[in-house]
Amino acid sequence: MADYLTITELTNEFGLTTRTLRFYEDEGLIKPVRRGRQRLYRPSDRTRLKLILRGKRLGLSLGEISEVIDMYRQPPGEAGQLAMLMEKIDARRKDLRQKLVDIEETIAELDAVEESCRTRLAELSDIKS
Amino acid sequence: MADYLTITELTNEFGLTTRTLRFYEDEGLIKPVRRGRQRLYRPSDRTRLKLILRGKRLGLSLGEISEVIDMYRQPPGEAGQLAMLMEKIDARRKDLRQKLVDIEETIAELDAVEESCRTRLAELSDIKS
DNA sequence: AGCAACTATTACGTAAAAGTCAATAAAGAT
DNA sequence: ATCTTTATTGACTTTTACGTAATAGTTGCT
Repeated sequence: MADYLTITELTNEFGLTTRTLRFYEDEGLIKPVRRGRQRLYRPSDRTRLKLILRGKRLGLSLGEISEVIDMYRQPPGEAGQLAMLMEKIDARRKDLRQKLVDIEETIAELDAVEESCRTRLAELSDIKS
Repeated sequence: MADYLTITELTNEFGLTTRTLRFYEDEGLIKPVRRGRQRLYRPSDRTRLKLILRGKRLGLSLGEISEVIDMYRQPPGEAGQLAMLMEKIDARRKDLRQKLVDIEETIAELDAVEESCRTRLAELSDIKS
């Protein structure tokens, strides 16, 4: 039946510690169910964890991450709330687009550096021969 | 002559505090010249600062940022060093590519959420009319 | 039943990246 | 020459995101 995961199964899968998972729970980012005092992680918890880790890779703070995840819930029924949500989405998207630009620039620069490394290497082997 | 910038000019331009600039200096990320005890930032310092801030936007630590900036210097003359540098470049590029993927996924999800917001809004105005 | 291995809770510690505050010192304005 | 900004140094504080015990309860295995 229930495909629950224990805390260590999850830590092994994603290479983090139990402390980290409990910390995320304290911060309200993830809410596993309990069997007695033991934590059991559902597939949906695992999915949330993936979102958290993706956010971390992007350099978001845990606060920002939970904001983003919050956006994924059922959209609110009231027009004002909807407008606010859409503004948040927009802001977050803007931030991400900036990151895209930053990354592309950086990769281009790294490509250039690599190129000059190759040139340098070629010079070295020329000298040797 | 010399188009030096004072520390406050720089903080105003980039929206940070003097404390931050001095901290970056302590960490060896930037090295303004001195006139007496006063700091004077050259255009090249300003450029470095831009690189630092771009790195921050990407969620890199100051340590990682100085590693990246280090890569931009004249490539070393020795083959072994060159190989090491190229490996570092490769690793950093891999990291950046992962971030690209992460960002694109996230943007797509946000687009979807926005779409459902619009749908919801349309429903609301239908009801009102 | 007994022991190892896993888990939970609580509390204190730490590293990174600054913020805040106080005490000078120097430079420009009047 | 004095007054007022502006800058420097140094020390202490804060926030985020965990790490590290210490202690205790629980489960699985034999």
